[in-house]
Order: sequence, then C-alpha cells, then structure tokens
Amino acid sequence: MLGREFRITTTQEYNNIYKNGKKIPGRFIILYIMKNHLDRNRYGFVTSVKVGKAVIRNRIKRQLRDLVHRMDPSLPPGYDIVMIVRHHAGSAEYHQLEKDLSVVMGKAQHR
RNA sequence: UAAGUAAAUCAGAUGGCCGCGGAUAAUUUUAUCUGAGGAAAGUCGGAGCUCCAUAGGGCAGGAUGCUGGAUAACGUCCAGUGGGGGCAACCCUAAGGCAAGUGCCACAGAAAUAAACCGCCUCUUUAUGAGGUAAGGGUGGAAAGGUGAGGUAAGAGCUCACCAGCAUUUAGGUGACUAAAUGGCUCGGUAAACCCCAUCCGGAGCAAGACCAAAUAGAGGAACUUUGAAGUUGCCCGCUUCGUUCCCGGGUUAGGUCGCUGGAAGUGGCAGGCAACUGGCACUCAAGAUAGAUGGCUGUCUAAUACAGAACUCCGCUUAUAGAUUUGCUUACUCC
RNA sequence: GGGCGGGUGGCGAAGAGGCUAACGCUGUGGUCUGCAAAAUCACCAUUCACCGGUUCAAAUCCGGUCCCGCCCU
Repeated sequence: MLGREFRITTTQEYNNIYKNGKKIPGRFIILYIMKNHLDRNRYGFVTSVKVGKAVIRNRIKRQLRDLVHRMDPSLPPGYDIVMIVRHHAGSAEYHQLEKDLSVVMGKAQHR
C-alpha cells in the first residue's frame, strides 16, 4: 500500500465515501466501502485522538497497513476502503486486529 | 556498612525472511546507502528566517528587577552578596524603592498612623472633676525599638551600658556588600496594591511567504487627487494597497514546485577563563514525509523493560520516565 | 503546526483580598392533604481542578502543572 495510487488522498474523497459508501462495523474497526471504477483497491486509515497518544495511533496504523498488504491480493479489486479504528483498539494485539479485519472483510464480500 | 546529598551517562544489542520514506547510480525495476527523542511533548521565555516601510516618531500598554559576568538572545546559565532551612554535605530565595505621593489594614480593640479604656500619679469643690503619663493589663498578625540600671509625684531614650535599626566617615572589594569608628535618638505593615526608578519590547507567523499552470474573468507600469476603506495589536502621525486617466497584457484559488535542511551543527584533542563560555585546528554530513515513512514473524545474549513518534530551524525552561551504571561530598557505626 | 478561552454543590451560574461562599433548577426530609400536585420550611461545598508562593488573611493576587473547549485549513 505502498504507492500513492493505493491511497485515498483528499478530504473530498473521504467525505464522499462516508456519505455514499457501505458501513460495516467490527469489534475494533469500522469499514466504509465504495466502488471506485479503477482496476485496484485504495485504502485510508483513520485513528482519532480517543484511541490513544501518537505512539499508539501510529503503531495501529502500521499494523493495519501490514495486514492490508498481505490481504490485498486475495481481495476483489475496484473498491475504496476506509478503516476507522475504534477507541478501545489501543490495547489490541496484532493478532486480534488480524482476526477482526478478516471477519469484517468476509462480511464485506457477502454484500 | 547504612542513611543522606549533589551530579553525570545509557535508553537494549546483533542476525534472517517479508514490507515502507528519502538519496544516488544504472535505468524501468533492481542495487547501494540512509531513516525519530532525551524529552521529538507543553508552547512558557528567546532567536534565526519570511511578509508588512527600511521597522520609523509620540502616548498608552507589557515584561524584567541583589551584584558582576556569559550568550545571537532570554524570564536561561555561571560565579558571588544578603536572607531562610538543615547536625552536616547541601538546598530554597520575584531579593530595587513604603527616609517621593496615594490607597488598604476586615473582626477585635480606647486607638491601626492615629492617643488614652482599665490603670498609675498630682491638684481640688472628694465629683461620672481638671491635669500629667505611656511602665503594667487587655485586643490584635501588627500598638511609636528590646533587656537591665539610674531617674521621677508617677513615668518616659529623660540619661547610661549592651543589642537591633538608621545616617555619616574610614578601610577592603569592579560591585552587591562586609568590618570598624562616630553621631543623632527610633522612623508600623503591604509595592505577586496603584505607583516611582532602571533596563528591554513594532506586528504577524512556514497554514509565513515565493513561483508554476488548467478553470473563472479582470489586473500590471506611469501620472493625479482627495475623502473613504483595508493592512500596520490600542490611539495620534507616518507608510503601503484599493480609487480616476493613460500605456497595456496579466491578477485570485483546488493541484504542483520551492521554502526543507550544512547549521549560533556534531565529534576529538589544544589554548584562555574559578566557571558559564570563548578562540583556533582536524575530521564528519547525520530523517525531510505531505493524510503523512520504522511494522510483522522469528533466532541468540540478557534483568530487558519505562515515558514516548520529527512536520521550518535552533538555544533554554517546565513536565513524563522502567531499569542499570559511575563519581564527588556529609553524618553515624564497626575494625585497623 | 499555530493562535485563544475556561475549570466554583448533581446541573446552570454569581462572587474578583476579610462574616456561615449568593441565586435558580434537581434531590432528600418536614408542614399542608383522605392521598397527591402546587405552595412553604429545612438540609446537601470540611479539597472553589491540582501543586507551590506573596499576605495577618487567598476561590480571588503571582508562578507552574493537569483537564476541557473554540478558531485558522
């Protein structure tokens, strides 16, 4: 997730996804998904101040970024995905995040 | 050995696989190098840098406040002075002026900057009288120096000794101040109350600001005028822009580029200085993202964990912080 | 990143050096009533966010921390 073509960059895009995308809640993460008419998926990560201080927020974003990188080849392309981290995720382990994310992604593929 | 006190340092190390930001090479997906902190934090003080006039004048306002020094600067640092605490090492200290002016000092108390309630003493008309006095009582945080002696009708710095305080002179010190002598005879507290004195301070902040180019349609240069508007923290001046005419080609905003990291830089030893620090020499180049780069799995060593993540930069202060190491000094105990 | 404002009973909110820290709402208890409502009386701050300092005396003045909120895009 690496290059900029895999990221959601502007405020307008984020607001558009919040307004028109599908919302899929999980234990630690809330997903917003919307089709983007491209041949790839794009991702955005949101961690509010309620999650924790800067160190904790950065750690969770890195772990999610790593998980997304592993999962991406197995997902169908053509979607914008925003992940909002819920406030009690600050104490979550990597494996808990991994489990939750796979559950949420499974739900998303059903719809 | 124990207790204490002052200070300094480190902030896991080293591999493997899969990934990320930047730079440089090739050159189109690979190599090599490099990639968070001592506080990156709070934004408390100061500075560089940028724009507003080149940062200007006056008033108002604000900040600092023992002395000398350091520094680009500071409310920081160093060395000292006075005061307070501690057996000591040592620590704390907004510490100029109330012997310029003004204000305030609740309650209590006779009285709070002004004199007399109970007293004490004298006189007499023996009274709920007149006068003297400020030692004793009482109130209060504070009552016109304190203790002792002399003195007196009773008393009082009224006089004397010692102590405290004040002024002057002399000596020492760059100075804050210290010491001694002499003198008059004593002057409430509060300036983190207004204020006075000395020194300093223009405003905004990298979302500053400069440039490029698609869309929308107006602006640059020169001259002119006087009002008004905007900017320049508040007010007055001054300045800039907007206004009209002429000459003519360019101004605002999603996006991009620059600003953006080589600097009051770091390391080492030398010289000067009690020190903070300064000078010169040699070597080194050590993140620069733009929704925002350090993660995941795992091996070895180990006591191995805390607080915590750069966003223009730097110097300080303050606050958070597991564990470990080192050094100076003090006190107590034991042994030699 | 930068610039500002605030913190006083359960809630809202005054007080800006000196008496027991106003006031309104809520709550609890009493009076009234056959029972309630309304009315009325009483009670609820021992640490004025926290830590120091100035002062005889601090919610108030000064310094420092913590927390909450707003603005600039």
